[in-house]
Amino acid sequence: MPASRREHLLDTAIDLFSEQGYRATGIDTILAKAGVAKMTLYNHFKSKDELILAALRRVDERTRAHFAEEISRRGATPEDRLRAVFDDLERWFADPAFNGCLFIKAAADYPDARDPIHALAAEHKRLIRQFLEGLAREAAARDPAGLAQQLQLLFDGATVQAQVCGGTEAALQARTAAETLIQAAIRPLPQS
Amino acid sequence: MPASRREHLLDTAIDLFSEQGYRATGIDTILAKAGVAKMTLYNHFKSKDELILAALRRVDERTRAHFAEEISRRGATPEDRLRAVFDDLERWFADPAFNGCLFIKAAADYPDARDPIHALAAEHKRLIRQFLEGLAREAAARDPAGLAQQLQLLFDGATVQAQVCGGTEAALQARTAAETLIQAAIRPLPQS
DNA sequence: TGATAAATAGACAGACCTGTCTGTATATCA
DNA sequence: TGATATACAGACAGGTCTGTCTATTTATCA
Repeated sequence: MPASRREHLLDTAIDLFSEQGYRATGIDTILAKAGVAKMTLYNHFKSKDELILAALRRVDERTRAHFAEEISRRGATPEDRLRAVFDDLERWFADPAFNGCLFIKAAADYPDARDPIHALAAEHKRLIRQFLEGLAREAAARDPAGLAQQLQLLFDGATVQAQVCGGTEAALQARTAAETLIQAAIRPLPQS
Repeated sequence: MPASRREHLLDTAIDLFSEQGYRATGIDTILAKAGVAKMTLYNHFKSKDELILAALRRVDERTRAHFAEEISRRGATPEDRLRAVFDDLERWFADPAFNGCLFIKAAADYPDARDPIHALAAEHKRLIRQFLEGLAREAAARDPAGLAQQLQLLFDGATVQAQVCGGTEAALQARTAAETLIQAAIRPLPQS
């Protein structure tokens, strides 16, 4: 029934890693939930770490595709597209399956920066920042890289706060703060 | 030689939890580094979870005391005290022992919000926000609670970004963005 | 149909983990 | 000195984890 055992394993793993964490999720738990034999997993992936890496690559691709599509669909002007980044946040936090950012948690579970898992998490954040920088440049921000990083601070901060404290209020404040930062970065300098 | 075995155990545990994570750090590792017998640990703490809770309480108290002292020492005006919150960030990130926020990582390692460890992490974030709200109120912000949360988004976002991507640039952008948000929250409304 | 590939269940080794127990040594204080 | 509390080293039980292996069954496709 599953399109491919490999993809089904990845989706199951993503769910469990998100819910319980990487180290806390045993191989056997993934196998039981997916209804797949152990050797099938080890035929598709060399090790648990390779499974984690493949799962994260999948989430990275999905996330960036979703970003690109949703944002270009919603925002009429480049400025609106920057704002649109924060419009999905509240719905995301309200989703019962929300459990924080998989990449932030990966970097926490594998703290050594040389670990391929940690490195992949860092690369994902870099790609998102790059995407924001493109939007900021189109919107004629004075310092596109700076605005992109500032907005990412709000984005990640909100994600963390929703995960730690629960609730969705962080999304609203992030949206409000983003508006302020965008205005300040695009409009003519206030006093000079 | 150590003042008290209990405190020495806590300090050692904090170092290792910060470096490797909670689940990834075994009791035996803590004991070996602290040079303490296993029964001594279990005489002072009922379980590993109790040790984690005690360690987090210690860090919570230290952090809030440091905040209160450093900020009131540095900032002349209430507005300066809000800024001062972000002045320490860069030094913190540059510290070789920096490994992200212990509370964010605790909430990630113990994702169930009913878990006492997760609950303690959430409470810590709440207390920090409360502290910021007090400063924002003294600074005559229009919406002290809102500004406090916005600044916390920057703070946590920067902490996460420094942990995941390394480097200290997040501190600078957080400082810059904080300035913009403070200005916008305190000065008269720009257009009305 | 028959041959080849893929998936199954489940046992297993070896490592690691938490928490308990024992018996001995050391420190504190009357 | 003697009595009491604390710390010690280290073995141990019972559990979990990853990854390997085997032997059997199910798909696939010519």
